[in-house]
Amino acid sequence: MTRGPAPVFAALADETRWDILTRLGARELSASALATELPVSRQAIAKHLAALTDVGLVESIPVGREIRYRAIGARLNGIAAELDRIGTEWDTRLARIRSIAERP
Amino acid sequence: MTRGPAPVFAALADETRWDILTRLGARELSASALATELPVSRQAIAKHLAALTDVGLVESIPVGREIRYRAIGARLNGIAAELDRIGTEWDTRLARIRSIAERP
DNA sequence: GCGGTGTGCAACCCCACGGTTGCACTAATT
DNA sequence: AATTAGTGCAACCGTGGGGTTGCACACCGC
Repeated sequence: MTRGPAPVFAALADETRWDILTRLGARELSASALATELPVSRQAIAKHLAALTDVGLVESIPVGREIRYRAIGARLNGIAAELDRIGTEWDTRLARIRSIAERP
Repeated sequence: MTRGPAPVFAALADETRWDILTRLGARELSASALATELPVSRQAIAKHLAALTDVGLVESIPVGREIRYRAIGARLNGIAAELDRIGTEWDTRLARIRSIAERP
């Protein structure tokens, strides 16, 4: 096990996707609305939104005939917690090894 | 600004790289040593190590004629803290909007 | 001196992926 | 009825990057 969270990071690894995310963190927006603010086509944005939705970083809300999207902060907090746990584990292990090495 | 941390995530986004990271979190290893444990060539691993070093997730320690690598937990903790901050910000903003909407 | 081991550099292959264009469909608006 | 905005699907293109092979070089042990 210890399955890597690589898929989520792949979703976060693209600059355009990150741009989309931060905007959706500020307010709900449709794909078309995002397209007017960003230098890429609406279809490209639609793909990004699908990718972000897949990993649970974004959710969609139907509003009339359009589809709004918003960023899910809790998801990001969950990832953060996991990373923090792992990072601490690494340094703890290292500290333990060091303390063993310094035994008289 | 609000420059995205995309580069770091790109480093974390690959399954092989994540595999390397977890092993280096457990103990120091050279590129050749990693190559014996992983199903890829030593050169491929060397590239990954360079990428990880670039974003500060790994550091190298010369040991005799070989070069050992170890994972840097503090770096990961830093990223975790940033993500946590952003995620909370998103949800806070959303909660504020909701409370405004519910005014009588 | 010589074989094994660890590293570095370069060229190359291939596929995933970000982006595009084009078209079809539907629902509001007038 | 005609128009317009919003979405979806499909095909296509180009580049980046993960992986490989091959060679050269340095160091250690015998």
